[in-house]
Amino acid sequence: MSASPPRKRRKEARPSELTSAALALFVEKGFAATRLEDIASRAGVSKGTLYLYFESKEALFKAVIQEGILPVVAENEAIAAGHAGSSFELLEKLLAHWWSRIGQNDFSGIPKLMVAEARNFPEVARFYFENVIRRVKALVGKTLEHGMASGEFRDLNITTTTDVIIAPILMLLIWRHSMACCQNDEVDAPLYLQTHMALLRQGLCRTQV
Amino acid sequence: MSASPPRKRRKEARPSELTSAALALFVEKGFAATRLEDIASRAGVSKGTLYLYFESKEALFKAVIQEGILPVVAENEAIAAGHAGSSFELLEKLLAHWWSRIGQNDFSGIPKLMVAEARNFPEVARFYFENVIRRVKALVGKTLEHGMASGEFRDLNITTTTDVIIAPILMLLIWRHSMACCQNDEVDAPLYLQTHMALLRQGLCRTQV
Amino acid sequence: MSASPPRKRRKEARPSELTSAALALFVEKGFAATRLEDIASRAGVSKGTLYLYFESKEALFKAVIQEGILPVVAENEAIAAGHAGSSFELLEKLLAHWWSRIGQNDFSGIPKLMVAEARNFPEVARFYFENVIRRVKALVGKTLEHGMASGEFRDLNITTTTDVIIAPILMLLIWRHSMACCQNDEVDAPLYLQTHMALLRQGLCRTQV
Amino acid sequence: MSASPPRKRRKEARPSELTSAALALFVEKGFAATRLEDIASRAGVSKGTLYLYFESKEALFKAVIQEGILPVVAENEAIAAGHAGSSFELLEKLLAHWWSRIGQNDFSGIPKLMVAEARNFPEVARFYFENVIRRVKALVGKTLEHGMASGEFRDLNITTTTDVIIAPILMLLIWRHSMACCQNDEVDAPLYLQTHMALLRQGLCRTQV
DNA sequence: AATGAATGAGGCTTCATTCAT
DNA sequence: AATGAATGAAGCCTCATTCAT
Repeated sequence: MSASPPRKRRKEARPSELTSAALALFVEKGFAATRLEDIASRAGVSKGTLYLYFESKEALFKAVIQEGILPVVAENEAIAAGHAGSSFELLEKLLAHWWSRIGQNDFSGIPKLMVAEARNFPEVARFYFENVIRRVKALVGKTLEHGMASGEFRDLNITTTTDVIIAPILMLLIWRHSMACCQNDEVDAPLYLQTHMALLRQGLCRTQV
Repeated sequence: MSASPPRKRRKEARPSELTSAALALFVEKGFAATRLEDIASRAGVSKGTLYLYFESKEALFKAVIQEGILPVVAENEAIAAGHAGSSFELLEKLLAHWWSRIGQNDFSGIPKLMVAEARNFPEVARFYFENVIRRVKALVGKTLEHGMASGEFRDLNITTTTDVIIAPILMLLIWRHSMACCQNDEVDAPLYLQTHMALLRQGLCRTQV
Repeated sequence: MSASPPRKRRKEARPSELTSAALALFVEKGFAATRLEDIASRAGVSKGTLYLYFESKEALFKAVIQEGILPVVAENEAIAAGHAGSSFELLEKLLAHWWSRIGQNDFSGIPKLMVAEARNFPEVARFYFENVIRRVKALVGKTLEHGMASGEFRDLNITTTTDVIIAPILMLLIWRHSMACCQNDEVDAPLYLQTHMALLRQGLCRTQV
Repeated sequence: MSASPPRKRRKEARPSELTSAALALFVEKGFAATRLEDIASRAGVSKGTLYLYFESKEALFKAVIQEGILPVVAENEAIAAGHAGSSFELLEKLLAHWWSRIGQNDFSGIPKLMVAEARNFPEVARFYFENVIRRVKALVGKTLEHGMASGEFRDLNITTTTDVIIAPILMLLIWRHSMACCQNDEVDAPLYLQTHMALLRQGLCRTQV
């Protein structure tokens, strides 16, 4: 691998170097306000090079979204499938994994980006909806169902409760890539998530310790 | 009022007709992707007329945000000041008022817009933060404090709990102006808010009925 | 007319000022090699102004062709309809009118332009073919038929003879906008046309004087 | 020849494979609108390979023109030198040879190409003028002179008559590479040329049969 | 000799802004 | 107050050309 000619290695790495640079700038400025030239120079290439890998700015946007979070969704599905323990513990595991894989890096900007551009790119939005959102909701929803069936959780409206559970997590990510710059003291993410889960434990579970 | 000459009334109404048109389009497409010409034509005037009222596209953006939600914040502050009853009831009142004034109209798009553009317009973001977000948080935070003091609520981290309480409400608004178009069945907002409050009652209160 | 406000008069005149500038440059350099900026500055306006009148470079090209020669074709049809005299005299009249209206001005470049770009703009080529070429050929063809019927002309293959008659006239126009620059002594157009007609008189007519 | 190693043969053939591909595309789209990449891929090589044989797009254009028709001109000069018979018969021979060598293959596109690009490449135009056009005209001109001297032809203006004789032949070639696509029934070239010569026989000769 | 990744100048097009009417 | 024609800066994209392999 280290023996492969640099040019070749370069070429294979290019697309993700480019989507990575694009993601950072799209998240920061939005799609329309980001110049391709800035993306290129952040990736260390020239403007024209972009077009060797993506046929348009819009195609680059699609690639940014599509390559973004899919693996993490799959990983969480595997975690759920292999879980033994209480339903609430599973919720905690899923959140922890999500956070460890996304919370700390640039992918955390995707929800903000997707929210901001959904109406300008309906197909991409639909892709994201079908392949990320729907699957995450299904995961949480099944966990809730299971917990209700086992008597761990109270009687819940699955769909809506799922939405309400997910919302603060999304909002945290969005916040960190938007208004956070206005706050003097950043949101303490671990504490925020812990508080969210604490409220949920109280709110969801039939019996409290 | 009805007696005033229509021309005059028209003239005075112009700025808000323009910000209203601008708000709708900024929310839909984002700031950069919205053309002033489209704003003008939606408001029924020519492109040049915009410049009689706003000195630039950016100034129009600021006006859109600034005139947006301020009155509602003040109204909620008044509601809180005049409240007699349990703290949780106050939370419900505040939410209900918020929803009735914002949930149903174009102002509901402001959080999405602000989130999407915060980094491009830090001063506007700061204005919004100081004049809307901080005040709303203060309101909720004080309510929580009061509820803790009275023994109604458990022991809570005020700041973080406030964030977690507000997040699903913001997220609902944002969602309705972004990904909602991908869903076949829209989010049932009243049910969503009711579920949120039900979880909170369980989650916040010391004793359950 | 002279009382109309200059701005207004300007606006009405713009499209033809622009197509006129475009014609000159398209003929000189070809469509692809002509820069819109050069067209604009030749017409005394800025680059952006072009787009107030034509939605793209291609649309401008179409307009250049379409507004070009149509009136002259119609005039020649009228001349033919009102002609009384020998068929050969009619051919001379048609040629003389064509030359007086086109030979001396920029429209003379259209055949070269059309020939050069026909394959890049098949729809425009077809338009030109249907509305100019076909009608001119019909005019000449009918004149030949009439002359044959009256015994003035020999027995001729109408279609092909028509083509052969027209060809040197087209070629003269094309030449003047292409290779002519290489010649030290320009083609003497009147002499050329006169020679062409002299050969034709001999070639077409049954009896010579 | 057939024994030479294919690699070697390949190498030697490259330049003409490239000019051949270039000719076809230049004729179809014009110089500016033709991409070097398309030329390369039509010739079955990569873009970079072009630069091993031609130092620029313009150099390739020059080569296309220069290698184009020269041999045929020389052949016609030889035919004229060896001719014994009437002057009109010589004209027919020259035309027949020209047509057999050029009319059926890609070289037939050169007049269109040259006409379209003459003003963009004055040196190439001049080369073509000096080495092709002037020599062809000289050939025809001398034939006319000879025919006049022998009493076969009427009294003619040599220069202009030459131009008028050549024009329909050039125009036929040009037409086939431009507007021809608009016609449902192609021009019948042999008939066209035969008609041209028939008209000429009448037109040029002193006595008719 | 051949490749094809990379470059960057340059063109088409958009659109915020101005200004004469 | 209102218009809309005009501007020109700026962005997306193309493609001739270079060069490391």
